[in-house]
Amino acid sequence: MSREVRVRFAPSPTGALHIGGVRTALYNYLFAKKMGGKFLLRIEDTDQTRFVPGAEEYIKESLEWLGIAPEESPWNPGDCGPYRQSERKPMYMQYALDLVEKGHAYYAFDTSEELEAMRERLTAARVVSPQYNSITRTQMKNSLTLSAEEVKARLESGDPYVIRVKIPRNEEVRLNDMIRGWVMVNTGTLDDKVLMKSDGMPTYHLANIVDDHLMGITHVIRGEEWLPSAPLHVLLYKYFGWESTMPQFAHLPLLLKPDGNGKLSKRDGDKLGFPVFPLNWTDPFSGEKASGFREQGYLADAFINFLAFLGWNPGDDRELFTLEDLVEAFSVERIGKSGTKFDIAKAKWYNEQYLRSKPTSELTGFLLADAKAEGLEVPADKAAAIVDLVKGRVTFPADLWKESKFMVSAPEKFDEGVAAKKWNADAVKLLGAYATALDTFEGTFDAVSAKSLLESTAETEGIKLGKVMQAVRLAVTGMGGGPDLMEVFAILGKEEVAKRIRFALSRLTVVA
RNA sequence: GGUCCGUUCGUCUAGGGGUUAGGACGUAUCCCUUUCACGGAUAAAACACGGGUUCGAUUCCCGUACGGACUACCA
Repeated sequence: MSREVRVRFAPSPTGALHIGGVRTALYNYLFAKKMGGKFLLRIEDTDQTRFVPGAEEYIKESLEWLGIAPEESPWNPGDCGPYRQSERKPMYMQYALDLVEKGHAYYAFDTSEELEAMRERLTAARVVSPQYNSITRTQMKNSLTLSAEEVKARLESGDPYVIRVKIPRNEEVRLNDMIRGWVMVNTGTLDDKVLMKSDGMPTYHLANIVDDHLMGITHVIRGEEWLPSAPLHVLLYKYFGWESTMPQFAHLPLLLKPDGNGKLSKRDGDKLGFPVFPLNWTDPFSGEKASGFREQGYLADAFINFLAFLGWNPGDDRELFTLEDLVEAFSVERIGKSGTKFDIAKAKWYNEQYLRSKPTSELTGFLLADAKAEGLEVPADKAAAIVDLVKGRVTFPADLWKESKFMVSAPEKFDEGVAAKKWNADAVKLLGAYATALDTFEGTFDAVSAKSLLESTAETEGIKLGKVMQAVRLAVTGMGGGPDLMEVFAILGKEEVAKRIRFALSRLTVVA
């Protein structure tokens, strides 16, 4: 029997979705598509105290930007709704009660003070890890220690309570992780986790099992931080009697900070010199802003490609993969086991690759928009010529304009360092002659003719071009470096070049 | 501390009982270019350590070290 593959991405709407979450979503998406299955999204908002307005919309927009939108989600429900756990609230209690009836869970009435006191007592007694477990529960207030009458009375009087799972004292739990292989844990190290909170909401542990079961999830692909609680999840599947349809687990290696010191977290914001979020985000409570990859100028396909390679590789030397290519090549077996340090230099390289491979027509829009923001209009054909000339030297779309603004708006100042070094009598002489030659030039003014005219002018003036090229560049562009000068001349046109030369001649003086 | 997971160039990684341990990013140098960049070429750069097993281990096993995750009525 083989079921249709169904995987889910299950984020909490507690703020901006961070990049590790985005990668988890991507791997889920790739796996689903590769297997011809479905990718769905479930909002895990069982902790109402951590709800952040706007977070859900942020998640939606992020996935849509990247082209990995889920096929079923709160905003596009399938047959397994609702897709928000808060809206599924009425469903969970019956499952918790089922476990209580089967003897795999119990009511607990301990207050947080009592729990704290218990931990302190255990710590004082030098118990290595103070936890609510098969031993300590015998000294706490729960339906295992209290009489049936008292439990009933407390329940009826509305005493706050939680439902805890009853973890056996000494049992081996095995789980076959798709990435890590067999993992074995003794239940003696597990604690009686809370399943139902006193506010009537389930915890993650209960909710994710119930929901994954009800939603027909076949594979759980999530971060490695969940590995320690995976044995508990396996136990719950067993207690519910859902072993035969228990999903397969794949625990992804974590995304680490560049220095390898701990996992990349939301709190890292822009402090590391790069964004940790896909999109810009403003915290609705503090007003604190964090930048996103999209707004920094990363292209969605470049970002996807980069992210996919953080922990996965196709097994050959190929580096550039479209989303479709990734789907084709993806396999869980090729996901690495060890944590991955985040390297922004590689992300930039990917962005450059994608930017260069884009047709000019797709790029001119960026240039036009940036120019317009400064109140400058650029004719379409000129914009295209400019993009062709500079796209090989940019990392971000915004660099297109930064690299070419001088072609639209004539320089008013000249780089002083270059002027001091390269502005000399020969240059002045040549430039003057070239401007004059330009006035009477007939024919097509392109890079080739601009160059041969410059060369012939230099020859008649008896000047070596190599010695004055920097000065020529300075006069026309105001800078000492940039794209091929003769191409720039062609874009500018002979009148503009002559005009700029004369302006430079009027401003720059030769210092002996 | 305990439990679990991990460890190949600085980084992402391929590989796998016998290899000159391969690629990419980054770095350096050279070529191209009358600049810078692009592009091309080259170089430096790694199997954490100690024991086994074996004719032979970077690869398999066990320890050690180091790193990480988890250890809430958070997910």
